[in-house]
Amino acid sequence: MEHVSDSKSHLSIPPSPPAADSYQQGCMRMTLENDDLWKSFHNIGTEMIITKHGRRMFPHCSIGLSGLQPFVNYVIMMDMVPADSFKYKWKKEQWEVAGKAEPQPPCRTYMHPDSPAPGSHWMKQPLSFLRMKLTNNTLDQHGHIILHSMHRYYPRFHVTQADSPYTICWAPFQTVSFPETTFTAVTAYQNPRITKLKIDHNPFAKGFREGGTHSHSKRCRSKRSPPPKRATLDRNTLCNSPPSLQRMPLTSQSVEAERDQVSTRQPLKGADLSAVAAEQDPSESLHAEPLELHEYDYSCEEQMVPASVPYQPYRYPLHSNGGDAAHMVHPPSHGLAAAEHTAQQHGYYHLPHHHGHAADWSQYPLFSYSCW
DNA sequence: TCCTCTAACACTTTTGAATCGC
DNA sequence: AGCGATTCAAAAGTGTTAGAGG
Repeated sequence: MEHVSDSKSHLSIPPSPPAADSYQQGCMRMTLENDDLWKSFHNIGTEMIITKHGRRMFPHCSIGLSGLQPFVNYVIMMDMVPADSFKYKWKKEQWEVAGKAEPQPPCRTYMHPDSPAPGSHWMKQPLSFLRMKLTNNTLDQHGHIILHSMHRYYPRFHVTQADSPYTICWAPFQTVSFPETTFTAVTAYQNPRITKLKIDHNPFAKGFREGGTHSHSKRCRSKRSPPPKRATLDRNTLCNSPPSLQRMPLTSQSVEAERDQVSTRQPLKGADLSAVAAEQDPSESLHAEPLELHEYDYSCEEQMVPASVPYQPYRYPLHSNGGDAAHMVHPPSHGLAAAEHTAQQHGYYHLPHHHGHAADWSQYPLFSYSCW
């Protein structure tokens, strides 16, 4: 197993080992397309509505890819990862820790409906995960991502070379996430600033803003029959979960991390909320993410892209380490430990924690429950 | 009493079948 | 016949909020 150096003793990122697989010589780059919008929400404390029947995300995840091999097929996937091990509550205009997180619901992975497709397709235009829905219904049959209300999550994106969903389990993959996409799952908005921001940016909400709410106080609450099901099939539900993805072997997710581009990363700005929150108690601020982030070990490679730095497209090469259990980079938080904070100030963004316990992996597998 | 969740509501946007013209 | 553009009705999606329930 290729370990990443300890975060406190080696803040600089080690030089890249040579690529193990010749077919992965290119440098894949992933960017968050609507990162300005995400940052706007992130500065307040993003909330995502989850409903029994599934709710789309807003802002939705849209990523740009480059550096893929044009004629090689890739599968792009996305899943949700707990940002910490706490449950929250909204009290007195701010989020507070309300205890330990509830046991994780079934972990589901959403595969982009275009998958598999050649690299040229993915690089042609940004990938939108607009159709993905979030639900709090643990018995959901529609393949929506299941989350717990009042818990914090962030999306992860997985890129793997595969000619079909059935061969994913044998391919190495790259995992990327963006700190500014961390959100709190809620069944009703708590922070009015979030509501305002959503109304300002989400066209679907205009109806309420422009007069629709006036009649709410007098609305009739008689039961209405559910609307008839649309005849057309949602593309998301057309893709069934291949059996091979129900649980993937550890070795299939083995890739070697690359930590180049150090010189391109920029130090965190002094006004960055994360830096402020780093010294606060988790209960005092939404952005003060607890340090228990590293409790989760996904046994895959993950790259976190800085939220608060002026956005440099994060860039790293794809290459395999030959099938050994992989390391990962755990999500940085707004409540980063001092060492991590220092590292960020020096321009090194992500710092690895290394646990590698199989139990951790089984607790939160990447593809334990795949529906798309 | 407090907190969380659900469902109904009015409106806008999106979708896709049907139609038309070239 | 085939293709692209346009039209339009229906479906989908949105935040709000009263009420239910724990």
